[in-house]
Amino acid sequence: MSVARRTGRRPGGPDTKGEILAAARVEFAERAYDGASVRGIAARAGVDPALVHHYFGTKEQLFLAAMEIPFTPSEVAAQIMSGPQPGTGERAVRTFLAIWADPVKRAPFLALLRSAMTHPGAAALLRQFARRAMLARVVARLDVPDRELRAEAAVSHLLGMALMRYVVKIEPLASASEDELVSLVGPVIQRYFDP
Amino acid sequence: MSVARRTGRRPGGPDTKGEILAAARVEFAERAYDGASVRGIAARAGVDPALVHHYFGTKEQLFLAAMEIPFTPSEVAAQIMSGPQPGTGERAVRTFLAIWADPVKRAPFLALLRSAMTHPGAAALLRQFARRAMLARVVARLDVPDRELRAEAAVSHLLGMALMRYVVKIEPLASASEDELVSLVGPVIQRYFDP
DNA sequence: CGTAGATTTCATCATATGGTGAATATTGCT
DNA sequence: AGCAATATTCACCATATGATGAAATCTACG
Repeated sequence: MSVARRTGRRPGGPDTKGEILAAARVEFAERAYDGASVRGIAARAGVDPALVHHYFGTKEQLFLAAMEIPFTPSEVAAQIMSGPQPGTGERAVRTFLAIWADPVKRAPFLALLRSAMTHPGAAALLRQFARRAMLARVVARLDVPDRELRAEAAVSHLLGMALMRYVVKIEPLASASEDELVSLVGPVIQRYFDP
Repeated sequence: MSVARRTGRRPGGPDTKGEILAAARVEFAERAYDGASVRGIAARAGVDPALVHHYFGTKEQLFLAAMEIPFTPSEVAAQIMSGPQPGTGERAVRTFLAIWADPVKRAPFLALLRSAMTHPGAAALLRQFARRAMLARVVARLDVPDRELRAEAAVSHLLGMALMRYVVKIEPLASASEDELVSLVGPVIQRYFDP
């Protein structure tokens, strides 16, 4: 009959761990690693901060757990590579933008991008992801010189676009439609896939 | 005859304010706005933290003071625009990379880029700079449709390149020579300047 | 039912941060 | 020499942060 519940386990079988993870993704995506606080994440999950530590140990480990990427790179790569070669650039831009348009899928990437600026671990994750996802799977099968450099140049453009669109929010880029960007940027990036 | 000097003005006429500014640029560039502390900046400048507040008031104002860009956009724009039109892309990349190659010139931009991720004021500065420097001066005189969007797409690529090269430090992009990047990226960006 | 284990919160620590106001030493002007 | 302005530091404050250990409540299984 107490109004304010005190300590102890709470009834029902809620996936509290999952809620903490979701809250962490949002907070990390919005404020980056350093700016997000365990307290803020706990508050968003409606939970005591100590519970976060109980489940994930340290903030660092929570970050790593929250950065699980929400799709399979092989599928994405397949999607980009399927179709006529001259359309590869456009398909790459379209696929990239589609992922970033979905807030749930975008969150880990935004978090990674924001956190990479100050957190070396996040930078390492981003580096590794760029290599694995883009380079190893997409460009590896193209017969061009300087494959790696070209792949990274292409990723540079895509990441820069995400940066300007979703972080810096410069206009008209931030409000441009996906189709508009695909037809503008696609043919340009295509040059990195051509001989 | 005291070994450890206590409070009070110190002899000589050192440009302490300037040293604080320089220290601030380095710290902000390395750790971004939130990560850089007034104490850290003061320590790097060999000065008491209170002196920083004495000169600049708040951390925010210190940041603004430290972000004075170290070159004149008009000159840069002139440099990019002078020469045959088909070489505009390469000149843009070369000019951009030259600025980023100089640690002193790079510092404010790195600071801006890093801080824009979490600090809305920094994002606004970056946005405004991208507009003023690149768009208004370089692309305005080109006779292409979607001038603004094209300009921002070009800036996206350049910023993304800086991001991958100087923050994420992905290889081989981070170690590639400027010439290599100019000849690879220049012709690609050129497409944004063509009809 | 009873108890072992899992879940959840409370209270608390040590530390770092941005910021303020008073005190002290040095310069520069007259 | 004297004195006002300036430069510089010291000693604090209030607050936020990541982290820990003990206590309380609930579920599951015998």
